[in-house]
Amino acid sequence: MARSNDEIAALLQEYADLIAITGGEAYRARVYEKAARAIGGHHADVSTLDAKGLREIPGVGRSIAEKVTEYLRTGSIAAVDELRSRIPAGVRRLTAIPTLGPKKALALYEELGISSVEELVEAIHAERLRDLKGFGPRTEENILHGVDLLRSAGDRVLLDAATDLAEDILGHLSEVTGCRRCAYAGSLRRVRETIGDIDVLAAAERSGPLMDAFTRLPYVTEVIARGRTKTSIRTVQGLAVDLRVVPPDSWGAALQYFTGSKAHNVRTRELAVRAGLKLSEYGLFDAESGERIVSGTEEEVYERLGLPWIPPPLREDRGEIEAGLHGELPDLVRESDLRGDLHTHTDLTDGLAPLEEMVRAAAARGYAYYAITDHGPDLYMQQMTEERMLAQRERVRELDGRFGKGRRGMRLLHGVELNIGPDGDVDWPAEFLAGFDVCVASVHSHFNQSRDAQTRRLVRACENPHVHVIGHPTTRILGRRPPLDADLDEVFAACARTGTALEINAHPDRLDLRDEDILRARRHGVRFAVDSDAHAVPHLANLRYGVGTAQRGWLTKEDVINTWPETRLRRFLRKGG
DNA sequence: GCCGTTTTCGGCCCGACTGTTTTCAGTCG
Repeated sequence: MARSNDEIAALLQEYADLIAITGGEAYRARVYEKAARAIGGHHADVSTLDAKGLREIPGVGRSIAEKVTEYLRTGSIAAVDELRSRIPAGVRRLTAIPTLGPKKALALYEELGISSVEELVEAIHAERLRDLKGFGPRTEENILHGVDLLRSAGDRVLLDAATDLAEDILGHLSEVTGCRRCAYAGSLRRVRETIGDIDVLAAAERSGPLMDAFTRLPYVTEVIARGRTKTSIRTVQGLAVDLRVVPPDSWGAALQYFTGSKAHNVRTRELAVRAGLKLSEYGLFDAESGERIVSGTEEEVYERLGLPWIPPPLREDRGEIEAGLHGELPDLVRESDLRGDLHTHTDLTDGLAPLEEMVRAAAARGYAYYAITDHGPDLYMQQMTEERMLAQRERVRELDGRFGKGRRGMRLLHGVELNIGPDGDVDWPAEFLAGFDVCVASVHSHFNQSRDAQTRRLVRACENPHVHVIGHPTTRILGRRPPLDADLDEVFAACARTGTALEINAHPDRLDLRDEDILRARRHGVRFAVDSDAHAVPHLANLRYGVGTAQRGWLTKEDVINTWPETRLRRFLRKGG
């Protein structure tokens, strides 16, 4: 399960939201928010820290340390419970709707008694918001649009939450006597960007002990169904998890079947039928005699269908069957291929950890190189200046090669995350930009420009000779913000023409570019950078989700610039110059 | 509520944008 850091961070964030909704001091809310982020991003598990250790976390003082201790001791925080009792949980849910913040949520609750998204939608349709001060027709429109966005993510959860949960479940199940193998399958194994429910598969002669252990997991709130081969539960976060137990000799066929996708399985079963075979979760059978031919491993199943083993991220019926039949499956990029991270932050801007801590953690991940890319001055809130940037550069040069393995240690690149303005301009003039080893440039505002303007803006950023990587290219945030409306093919063409890489931002609520866009960009001959955009030490590990997304986009090592040796990377960063 | 070679009190990321107003509140990054 998630570290206690994540549970506490969620609780403190909830407290901050409740303070804001109940009209508490804005500063108090902000302090709790900051502490939530700091604890969520802290490298050490807070359950192992004493009071002194807790207070060493920036933003955590006496009061918050006490609340953390209280939670670790009792499982709850009285102050949070007190505020919860005053405001229905649904009111806080309202603030998840983009453009609807704490003030509006409270007004809706106090004036109209609205405490759920459903009631809100109903009230808008009944035109009950019209008489409310501060609510006009555009507000109604924006709220309805926000609700649509929220619902487009549906009941699905982000990849990291689902992965954490699934790995915890596997940890528990693998210790059950008689469990021969277990793994997660389904969309999680295919690394889809959001997960509707988790499919866990286990192999055992007897299913009882596994089903027992499964239903007794600490976060189970409901056992939806329980049978001999399949049991379904719901967790505290509302996620449904299915456990299927199969005989060990059916493992491969079952794993293939439950990994999907449905479309991929339809294609594989068609192949089977054409070969006079029948494919099911129990194995590959001779259609006539009913005799089982293979079922032990996925490799055997695919092989008898005339296919190489197909990596799960490709199993979407997007041409992987044809590619497999012709021996043209890509040799997908792997996490171990990555030699470094090209987009990361420190506490000089909005990151949580100091430079040295981030560098040390990066070195521990075995990187050959690592770029520090704090925000430029155009994001006003970051308070960046040339002086501060140059001071950081000096420090970066001092730390260069001091950590990591190899004769030269881990090489540090001093970079920046520039802001792409409405016209495609970036923060600093060319002379100053020339001093950076790497410039990532990203859009952070003006999301509603026309399609033409948005396209021009991104193309101009690509044409800037100092911009090497376009960060989170569509700026979408899953369930919160739609992708920019731009002619992506034109942007991709500009990237290919100018030698600008596109980022695959690995943050689980971004995953931007997304898989379909990667497939399109690849056809233009674009290069990619898979980056964590880490704002804290634990975020560095998010790279795995970026790699999964890159795999879903059929990328190989060759396509991803941060798998390249440093000299080749540096050549790319000269951008044809 | 946190934090400090500007401070143990008085600050606290600060500006843009939107929609509602008629001078501003709320939300966002």
